[in-house]
Amino acid sequence: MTVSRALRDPDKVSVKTLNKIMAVVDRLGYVPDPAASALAAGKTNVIGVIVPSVTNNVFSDVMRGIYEQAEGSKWQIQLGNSRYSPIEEENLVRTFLSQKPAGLILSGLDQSEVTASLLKSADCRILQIMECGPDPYDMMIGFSHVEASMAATRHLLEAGYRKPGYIAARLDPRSQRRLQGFQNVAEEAGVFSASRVVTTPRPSTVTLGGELVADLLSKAPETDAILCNNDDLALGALFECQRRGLKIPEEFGICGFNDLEMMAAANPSITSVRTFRLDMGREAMRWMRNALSGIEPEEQVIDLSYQVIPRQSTARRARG
Amino acid sequence: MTVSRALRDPDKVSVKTLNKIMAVVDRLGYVPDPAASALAAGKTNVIGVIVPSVTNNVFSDVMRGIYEQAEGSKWQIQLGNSRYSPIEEENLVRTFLSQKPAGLILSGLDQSEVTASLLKSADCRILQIMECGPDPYDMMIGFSHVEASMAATRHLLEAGYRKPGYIAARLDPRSQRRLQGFQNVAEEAGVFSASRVVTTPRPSTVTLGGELVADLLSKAPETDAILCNNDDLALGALFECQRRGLKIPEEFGICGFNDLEMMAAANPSITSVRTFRLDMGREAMRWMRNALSGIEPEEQVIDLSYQVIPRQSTARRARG
DNA sequence: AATGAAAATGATAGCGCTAACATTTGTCAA
DNA sequence: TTGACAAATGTTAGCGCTATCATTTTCATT
Repeated sequence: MTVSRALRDPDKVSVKTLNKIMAVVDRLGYVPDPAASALAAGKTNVIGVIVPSVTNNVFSDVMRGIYEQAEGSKWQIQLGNSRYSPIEEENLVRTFLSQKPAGLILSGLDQSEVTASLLKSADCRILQIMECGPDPYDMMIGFSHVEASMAATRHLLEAGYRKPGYIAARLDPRSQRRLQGFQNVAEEAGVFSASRVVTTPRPSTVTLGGELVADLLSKAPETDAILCNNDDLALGALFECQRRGLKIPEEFGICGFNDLEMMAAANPSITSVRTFRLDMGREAMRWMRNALSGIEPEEQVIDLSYQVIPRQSTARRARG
Repeated sequence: MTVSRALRDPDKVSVKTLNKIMAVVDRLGYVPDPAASALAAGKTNVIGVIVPSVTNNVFSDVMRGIYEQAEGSKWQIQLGNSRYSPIEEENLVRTFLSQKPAGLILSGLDQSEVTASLLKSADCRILQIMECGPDPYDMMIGFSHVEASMAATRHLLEAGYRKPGYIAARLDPRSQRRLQGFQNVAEEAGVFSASRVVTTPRPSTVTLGGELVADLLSKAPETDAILCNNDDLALGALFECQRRGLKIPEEFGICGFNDLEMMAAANPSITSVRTFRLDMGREAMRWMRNALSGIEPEEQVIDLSYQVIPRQSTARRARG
């Protein structure tokens, strides 16, 4: 019993015995069995993380932040990939909950009803990431996708573009909200046209960005700028415009979303909406750790906001 | 006991009892406790996966393949991020082994001595991915990085380039072997010059690709082509060359490594060495599953090879 | 030195499964 | 119908920890 205490909470054991115990632990190479611990304690050190994609740069940045803050702590990350499917998400939540995790981190606001009820009755902390919205299960950290794309659209209008279009692939709930933000601002400015919105259920790639722009320009040749649902599409759009000899930013403006590192390196550099993905992962894990140590936050929702980064690709009116 | 059997191995139970059991399981929403199972059985359904990076596209493709093949099976993936550090890898191996995993998938050939001895005495299947080499601990699937970069270098020479350079960031062991492959072929052809090799310990980014090319061209202005250690660098190199007004492929050839999807979409499209990352992940997990079901492979090492994909960026001599 | 309270340590039971073996039931040939 | 054997089911013990409570030690205070 004293050994168990020494290993889990050294302060509860006298220095003398602690040293003795540690010496023996080292000599024997003893490592506690987490399964036995989990069984006896009825809980684990596992924090489940469910993301819709492991390949998407956005989520890998978030994961990096999470892993960074988990490293060295007693918390173990268990990663699940829901592949944008609410049903797979539901299964993962079920599997994770059966492991009696200390916490669960999952993406977005749009869980299935069953998932929602599982989460509500779950005996662990729940943290939603990627998005801000009302009614968190417990904790929530992210930003408003609607507002972010509204800001980007306003930027296009301020730069002097008057026939803006929107391209998007795989419309997950967050993408839909971004499209909504675009539509909100464009409609209010009286420059919205449904024929300048091109979407596809296919997963987004750079190549697809080119194809969507080609599609858009054949349907609505008047288009003078596009807001892209993400940076891969924006890069593909840039290449396609270059192949067509379209002058960027004079004849055509391009704005991405997320501000991946390559946006600044491109030629011309590409305007994008910066999102704080690494911070989101870091803060999420830090928050979870605190909550699990009894340090409660003041707010239930943290909004990390976003930042439009204007670059050459939309500098129609004099700008770097 | 019969319930336990029914849930783990339904064939061992009569159809009648099985139905009765399942009905009750459904009604009660019973879910077995994996911790208790692990403790009693002395083993788990966990397959540990250790990768050096969760952000790098290469590894995320591999992970996608692994998750894809794990999905729906009884095997649980537990992901660890060693961040290119042999010490963190060692810690992760220790942590994973304490969980009595069924298998362990890890990257490369270059484990620390301690890690190696842990693995050798481990009571689980070991699968090395990313690279082929001699002396697998158990199973191994990947390709030869030396040969792949040798082929790429030969391609540059065949395209007519005579002053090839090499740029690389963060020289992990695989990158070093790629550089070695470049050097092998370049030296044999009598076109190697150490001044045309530029490396940095910083992690690779698109921006860095541009900086490395700038660096290279200031040190060795005669350089007429580069082999890039990966595609991010190649893309950055392309942008930087465009900014300098260098004609690609006529004045300067660019070849990447891995053939990320964006290489084909770029303008001009960028030559690269295709590696079969998704397949590697899939086959790794499939192989592991088979091995754990007693189906042993014929070989201990599977070489997935590679493929040079010539594109516009190196088409100095008439080519697409 | 005696006292009491806090700190440290120890004894006991049990978490929910499964391995191993024991027993019961079913099946088929003689 | 019986016996022999296989299939199905049941019994028992224990995996390695931790919660809980009991006991012992420590130490400041009188």
